[in-house]
Amino acid sequence: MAYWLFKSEPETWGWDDQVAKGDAGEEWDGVRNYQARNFMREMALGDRGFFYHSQSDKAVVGIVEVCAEAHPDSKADDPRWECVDIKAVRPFQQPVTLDQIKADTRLSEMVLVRNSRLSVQPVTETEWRMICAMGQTDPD
DNA sequence: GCCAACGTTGGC
DNA sequence: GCCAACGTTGGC
Repeated sequence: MAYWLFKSEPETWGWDDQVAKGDAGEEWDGVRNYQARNFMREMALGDRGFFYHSQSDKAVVGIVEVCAEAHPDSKADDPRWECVDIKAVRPFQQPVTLDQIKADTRLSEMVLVRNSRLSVQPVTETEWRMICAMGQTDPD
């Protein structure tokens, strides 16, 4: 199983919106960046991801699961844009902020730190476990 | 609100 | 195919 990170502005689409969709999940639509799209193409059913709030929050706030593999983005007028569906699994007991992540040198290689603008990114298993621990949240 | 980083577009 | 111009994102 692979691990990922999904970034969203909470004012546009936040964790609460994601939770409201329940197990049916929701398309992770709106990605118009090839790198991010390509990562979504690599995702498999059951892969896990962090749900990250950018801008005002700048924190990992929950865990999501891929519940549909890449398919055309229903909101795009161009079929080259694809996306997966994700559903909320559980919230973080304690959100893990970008400051905390940056403060830990073991996480300095994270894409979140190195390329802050990429909205969909891979996370290593080590990073996954470390951040779950920081958030006092079950990683599985 | 500013600006750095980055991606995309379009003229040549 | 290069590169300048421009737009967007997101941290500060």
